[in-house]
Amino acid sequence: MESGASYVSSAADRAYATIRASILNGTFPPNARLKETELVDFCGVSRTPVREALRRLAAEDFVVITRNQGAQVKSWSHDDLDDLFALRALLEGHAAERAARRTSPEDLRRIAAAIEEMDAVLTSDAPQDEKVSEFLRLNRVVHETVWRASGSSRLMRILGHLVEQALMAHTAQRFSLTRIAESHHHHQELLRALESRDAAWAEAIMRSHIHAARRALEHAAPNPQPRPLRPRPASPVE
Amino acid sequence: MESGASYVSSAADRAYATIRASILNGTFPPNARLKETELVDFCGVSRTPVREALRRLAAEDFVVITRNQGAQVKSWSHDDLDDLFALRALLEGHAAERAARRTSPEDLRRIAAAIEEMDAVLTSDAPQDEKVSEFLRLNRVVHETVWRASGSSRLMRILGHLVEQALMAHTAQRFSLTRIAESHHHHQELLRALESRDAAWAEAIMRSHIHAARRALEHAAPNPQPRPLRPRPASPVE
DNA sequence: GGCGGGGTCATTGTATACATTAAAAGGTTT
DNA sequence: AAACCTTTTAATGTATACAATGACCCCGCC
Repeated sequence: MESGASYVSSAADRAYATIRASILNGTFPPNARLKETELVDFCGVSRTPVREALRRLAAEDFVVITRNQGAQVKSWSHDDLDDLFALRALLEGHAAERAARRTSPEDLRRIAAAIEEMDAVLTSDAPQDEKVSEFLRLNRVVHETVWRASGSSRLMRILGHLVEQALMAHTAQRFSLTRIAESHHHHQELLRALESRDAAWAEAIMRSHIHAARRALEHAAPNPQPRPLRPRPASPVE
Repeated sequence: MESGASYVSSAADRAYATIRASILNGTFPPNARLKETELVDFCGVSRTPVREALRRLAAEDFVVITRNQGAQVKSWSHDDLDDLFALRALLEGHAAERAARRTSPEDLRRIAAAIEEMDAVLTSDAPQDEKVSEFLRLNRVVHETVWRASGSSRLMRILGHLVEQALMAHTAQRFSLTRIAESHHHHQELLRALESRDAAWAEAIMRSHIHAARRALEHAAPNPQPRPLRPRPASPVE
């Protein structure tokens, strides 16, 4: 027999993916306590890989671990978001600036293709949710291509982390179509800047792109109040 | 009794600190294989905390973990170093630029005090090793104060990581006194820039400071050749 | 009635035993 | 003799049992 139950990925990876996805889709809201024993059932693996997954998530700022008290889903304040997007603007701008000097024709083609696909998606008559998620996927392609073109693997990694955090801060990703249209225009302008090898232009438009994204979150992000670490001691006796 | 064997820190923390220090002081050279069972004896704790320590070190780029093959001390190529210091220059410059607008009188005093201490250390007749390590400590104080003054906790964390990596890349920290003197002058100039709230000046001098540090490593960093993952199968049977 | 002390519990931290992987060794075949 | 398959074995990945911490709760005391 060819494979059957040959494993697809380690238990730790599965636990990591499961928990991470549940945080992103809101199953585990900000400040939710993540108990290891509960996650054991939830993920279907033993505590060892669950713990490993939690440590990874902590390293990536998805959860906060306090010694002897376990993990909580990280919550984001307004200041955190400002901080996050300010750094993103700086670094994505820098990446675009570097990319403008060295983007390969192949990468330019890839970006152009992604933008054309976005056009197709936006003018299609698919349900809005589908349009949004497809747009987000293509958006990621564009950005990652720019990061790679910047030629700095470390910059790429850091930007990956920052974007993950930004994604988490969304929690419920409600995107307006006008917001997406704005974003789309930025991408088109970015492509022109890269094609003309105009580093300053590329950097500037990318920074605008990120700042606009921050501003769009403004309305959507209520400042969650910090909750106590142990919310309730199980249900009271009767 | 007051404390006796009350624990100072968890086993995982101790393992982390032990391994990390051994990497920094050269006991575990680049590309060295770190076997969990050996580290159990070396650190005096069981495999569980050793594994946790290794994962942490991997997240901080001190080691590289390959699935089912364990951990290796990370080795740094010239390109890695260029990448690292380019990012450091950008981010430390940015931090200095932001700090210039908001450094508190207290922080300015702290930086000034550290610089005066450096003066004292450099003109003392202590052994050179001692002078160097004391200078490095004060150097860290100056930089961390600037980071904190930048007002971005995330920036502070990332810079912390980058500096750790730079430290590791040194391996054997051989610093010439002329290099230190140059560094000292940069610090003095940085202080003046901050005191006069000149953001552009602060950013520029900080960038110079970092680039100079990269250049100083130029001579000291031989490009280590990657070694196979399993070096030797224990000693051959006679 | 509020406040402090001690016991109990849930939960995390650590150790260890077992399962699984993949590299190395050794023998067989062409 | 070289290449392939099988066996061995050393290492990591996972599960589970045990230890230790810290929070909650109840009771006694002020």
